Amino acid sequence: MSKQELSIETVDGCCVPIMDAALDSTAAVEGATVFKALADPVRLRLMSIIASAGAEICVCDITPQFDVSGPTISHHLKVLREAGLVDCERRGTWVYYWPLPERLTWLSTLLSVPTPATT
Amino acid sequence: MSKQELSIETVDGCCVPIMDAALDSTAAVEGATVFKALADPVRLRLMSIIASAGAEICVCDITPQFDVSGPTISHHLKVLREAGLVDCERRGTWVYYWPLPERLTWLSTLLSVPTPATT
DNA sequence: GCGCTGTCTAGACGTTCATCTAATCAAGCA
DNA sequence: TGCTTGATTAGATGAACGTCTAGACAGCGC
Repeated sequence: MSKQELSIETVDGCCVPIMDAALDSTAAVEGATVFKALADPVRLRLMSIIASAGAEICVCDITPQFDVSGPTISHHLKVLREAGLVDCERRGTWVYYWPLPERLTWLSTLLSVPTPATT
Repeated sequence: MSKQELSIETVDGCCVPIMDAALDSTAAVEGATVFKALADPVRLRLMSIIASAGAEICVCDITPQFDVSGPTISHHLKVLREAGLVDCERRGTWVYYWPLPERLTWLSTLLSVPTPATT
């Protein structure tokens, strides 16, 4: 269950803040893919719930917090998984998810403002 | 030309890193709107070009760097503008754009990993 | 005024996305 | 084995999105 389709290695070339240097087309495509994973209210809240849980969290504890159906949650979790933002493991009847902080760190670095020296 | 539709004030409630606390629905909607603005390769590259320019940059210097039409660039710039990521001003014949780093800082904070203490 | 250049707006069109229901798969238990 | 619960996959549908062409607007120079 560890199928990440975007590895951090493939995009290490754009780990420079965008205020430092412009991204090339390839980096932009890969970066946009990750942002797209967070560009939905349900997924962004899913990500924050999983990330702030402090430990792995069961799908059965996540689904009741949303107004959408189970399959929809499952779909969104898959998108987050394919973006390399979370990973999961089935343990018995339940499936547990946890965050992959490296990806968050990478995004945070990409968007960071190095020197806020206002002119 | 300073119509930001999302002010930073309206979303200050979610300036806590998502690893610290889960977002509520409202914050998730507003956050997702900003991420959506960066969730397209053209817009992400636009943002990086404007942000890394060091100063304001003319649309006429931006458009030639892309393979899409002028109106398409104009459309994407409008999305970035409405997300509060850039602002612009017409000066004579040309229109100049510059980044609004506060928004980038806000996103970066949202995604930051407070204590990378790996278990 | 008139034409030229740069940019944006309007509308159309094809694609992608979010969501649902129904069906399937996985695991536990009587 | 068969039933029950939890989660995912498959397929369909309506909305949103990215792009284009055509047209409009703003400013400059003759």
